[in-house]
Amino acid sequence: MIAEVIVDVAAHPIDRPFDYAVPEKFQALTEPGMRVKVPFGNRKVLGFITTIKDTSEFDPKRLKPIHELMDVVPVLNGEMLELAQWMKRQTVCFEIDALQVMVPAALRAKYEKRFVLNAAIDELPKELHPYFGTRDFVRAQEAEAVYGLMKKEMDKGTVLADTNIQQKTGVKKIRMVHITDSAEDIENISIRANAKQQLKLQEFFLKHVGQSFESSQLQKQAGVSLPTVNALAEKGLANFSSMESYRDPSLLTAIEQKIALDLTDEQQTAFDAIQSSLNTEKTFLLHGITGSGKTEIYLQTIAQVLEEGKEAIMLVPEISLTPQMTIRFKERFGDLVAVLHSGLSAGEKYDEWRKIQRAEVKVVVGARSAIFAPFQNLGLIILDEEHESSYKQDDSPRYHARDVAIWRSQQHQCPVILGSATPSLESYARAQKGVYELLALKNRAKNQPLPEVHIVDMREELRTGNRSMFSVELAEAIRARLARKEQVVLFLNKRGYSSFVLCRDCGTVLQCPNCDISLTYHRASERMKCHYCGYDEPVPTTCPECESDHIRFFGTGTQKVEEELAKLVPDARVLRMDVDTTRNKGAHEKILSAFGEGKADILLGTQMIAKGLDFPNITLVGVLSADTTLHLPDFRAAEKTYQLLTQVSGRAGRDVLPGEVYVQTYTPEHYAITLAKDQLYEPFYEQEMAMRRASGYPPYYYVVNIQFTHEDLMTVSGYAQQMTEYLRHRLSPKTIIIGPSASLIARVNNRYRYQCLIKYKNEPKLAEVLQQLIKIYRSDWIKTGATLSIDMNPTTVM
DNA sequence: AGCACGCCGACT
DNA sequence: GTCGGCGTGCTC
Repeated sequence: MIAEVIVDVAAHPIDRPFDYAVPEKFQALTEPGMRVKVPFGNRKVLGFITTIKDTSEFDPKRLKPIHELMDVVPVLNGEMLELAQWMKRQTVCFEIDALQVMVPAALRAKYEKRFVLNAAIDELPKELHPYFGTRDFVRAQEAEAVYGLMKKEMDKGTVLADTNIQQKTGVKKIRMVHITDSAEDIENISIRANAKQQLKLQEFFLKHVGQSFESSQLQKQAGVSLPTVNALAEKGLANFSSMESYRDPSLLTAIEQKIALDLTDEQQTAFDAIQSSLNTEKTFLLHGITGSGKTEIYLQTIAQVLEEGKEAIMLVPEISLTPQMTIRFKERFGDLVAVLHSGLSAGEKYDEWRKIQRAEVKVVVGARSAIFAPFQNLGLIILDEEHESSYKQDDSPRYHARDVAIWRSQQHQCPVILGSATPSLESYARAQKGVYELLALKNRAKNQPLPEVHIVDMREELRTGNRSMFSVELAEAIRARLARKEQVVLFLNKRGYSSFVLCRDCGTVLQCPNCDISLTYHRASERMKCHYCGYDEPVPTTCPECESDHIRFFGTGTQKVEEELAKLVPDARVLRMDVDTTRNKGAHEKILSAFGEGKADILLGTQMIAKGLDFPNITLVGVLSADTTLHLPDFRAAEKTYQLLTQVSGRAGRDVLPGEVYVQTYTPEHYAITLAKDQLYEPFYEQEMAMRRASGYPPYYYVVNIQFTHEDLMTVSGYAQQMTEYLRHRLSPKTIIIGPSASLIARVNNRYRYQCLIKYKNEPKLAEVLQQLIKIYRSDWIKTGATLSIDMNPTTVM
């Protein structure tokens, strides 16, 4: 028996199956999808079995045996193994990366180098003795001080180097205590009269003869501690066992079950359309304006799918995976829901994943990677806010959850629902072409009017001498709300919203020494950090350039707004929500719930408040500067701006009170702004499509972004030039190749970055040419220390 | 990627 | 004379 194994080494020449002999003792159990420990070269690595076969092309005499089987049940099923190969082709990633991303982090290997004793300890020099102590190995990390001595011993053969492969987290086991069923034994046991605790426990045992308890419960109920329990167990009154258990991440108290709401006519129509296609691989684009009740359609469709005995995956952007959202699903589906979010520990995530694998839950709500939920009988996949760029992973494997969803829907013959108030142009174009079925919700569920949106021309403000960040109109509106005891949300649409330090004398902004980017001030640690390479240094007291002490911390943008706001409306209670105030776990939720409970009048924040804010008392939303995203050097800048404005506007007037929105901008005539005003999606779509057609971007063209890095500027520019030339020669003349040019952030971690962009409509040879490019990279450039990264269908090209 | 094998400079 | 630098070649 031979197993094909994809080993856990992410490198080009290794990115293919390696054959291993399956030892006799493993043969009964071995299946594709299991993890194995295998010898690879002179070390041991983890791998995934992808295929079982009888013969190998490889010289049978040189086949090595599988060292160890890590699973008794496969962690990946056939569908996932096939999906990994598809992802490899689709995203140009290593197969091992695709496999790893499907499995919870707890199941990925942790490699730990060790020195293992291979002789009697007294054969070693005295200095090394304490390192081994009672064990016959020492972690390399703990023995850094004696590397030289260790090396000598290794040469002698008295110490061996070894790599220990560990699982990060395993199944949580709880200790069970089983009380003997002989009351007689319990009574007759002799306990010293002064062993009060044991006597107490003896009494408890008598009341619960023959019963079993979780150890912790028993201790609590009997009011004793573990040694007492052990003492009686030793006397033969109880025995122990261990039981598998799940960690309990839920901090939620009992959730009241709720029933479905009545659907509006519009919702009903959409629901019916989906329902009649429940067993087909159809993709629906549910285009519903903000507040139109998309979630209720999701919930009821899921209920339908469950009724048919199938399972559902619901994807949401991480940032909207709030307790409010979770509660809504738990209210409807109770224990049938597993929630996967970034707040869970690796162990908790692993437990949720096992519930899915064992089909103990039927619905998964989670961010991007939840698309790999190992359901066997999938009946529905939903991507809420389908336009969100977080659905695309920004490192290898660079997959888009939407593409994986559609692939899985074909495997399972089930529908996909893409929901959004502001669909991505790609999706809407596909709906227009009939590839997806378009379902529209044009009215708000509670029939509230859309908020009235005012666009404020900040150039006018400047002309009339108002240099503050608040226009006269917005300031007025804020005061009016405060007077009426209504709530205000202020949105600072600012990129690089993190804080920096600037010298007011010479204008120096503190830069990272390794990257071409400014350092960010971290309040918690009182240090300056680089978000790209992790470099950090203390906050300076004088300017490193001119030694002036007028060096000043320049707030997050939001902090500056907060200061101005304090002057404008001194009595207002302001909550600020940005990277600084939400750094701690749960801070996000705390701020939101405080605001929801009316503990503040104004909520001031960045991107993160654009979503999921659903409070009835918000009647005013102010966008302080709509321009910042608009002028980013990216083909999606207008689309992002439109989406953001629509999203924020949707926060106002969601209940009975009508809402009002002020959008401040220096470019009030831009279509992304004027059309977002009345949520005129289709005109925006038309206009933006025309732009994309003219400039040759998606959805008219497909894009591939290729990035080159090297520590030397001249080398990388030459390298990028050569590679781009190669592409120009090999791809069709109709394909547009832009660059190479320096990336927007031209240096990260002391490596210079260049990129080129391929824009094509039809390029059948693309995969082949890219493989060829990788070959050239491998033969000519890899040894110089250059890197190559390929991003198929990037969400941004900056 | 990691690790061993293999051929040329500064040290016990 | 050896320890050790990192070039290149392989991993079932």
